[in-house]
Amino acid sequence: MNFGERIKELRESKELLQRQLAATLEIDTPMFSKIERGERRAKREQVILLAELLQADVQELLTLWLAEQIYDLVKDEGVASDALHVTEEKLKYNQNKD
Amino acid sequence: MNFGERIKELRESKELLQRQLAATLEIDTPMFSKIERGERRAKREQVILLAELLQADVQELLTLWLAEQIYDLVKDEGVASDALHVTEEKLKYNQNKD
DNA sequence: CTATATTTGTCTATATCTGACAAGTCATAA
DNA sequence: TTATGACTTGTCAGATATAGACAAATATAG
Repeated sequence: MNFGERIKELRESKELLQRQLAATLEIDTPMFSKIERGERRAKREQVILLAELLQADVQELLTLWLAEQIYDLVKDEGVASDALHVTEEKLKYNQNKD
Repeated sequence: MNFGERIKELRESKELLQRQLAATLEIDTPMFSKIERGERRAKREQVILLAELLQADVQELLTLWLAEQIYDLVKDEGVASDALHVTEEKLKYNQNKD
């Protein structure tokens, strides 16, 4: 499940139009369309807003949104999976610090 | 172990100067210094070159280099770890495709 | 002190993104 | 068919981010 797909799903389940959500995000409809189709990336702030508007779980949306960015970064790398694991270790290590 | 630290380690074990490696990468010494200290990010192409120059494992260096980028992307997000897992699933799924 | 290696700070050219706009498709209704 | 509303596509300008150069500062060694 991609971020955009999920947004579309939630939007349709609430029977809202792109136009309406776009207005609240203060972008135009074409831009919103691109976000839903994954052609453009939403800003973090827009994800938060969307979660409110769609009464969805912010964490879930942020996770999908972040995962998509990571995926774009690693998708063409043979070492993608290794890098993910190294990152996870680094995260654990730095969380225990301070 | 960070990418830059590893480069420095390898460089010193070979008793090479920043100036020498920088010259081959066609950047100046300050730039190289920044890469070693993680203040600036090396380009993918430069990582490949460095692996050759330092007779190091390209995969290892690419992994550290990529992991650092992922880390920068997720480090401030509460959902970081979740996003990493989602990405891994996405990777597996898309590898089986085609 | 002198010389060499490295680091710090700042500036610019370039590349990359965001969003707007115009025009297009598609579906449905009259 | 024509009209209308929802969405998509293509392109461009402005904003933002980034790589790299340069000058100057700070080690470190002799």
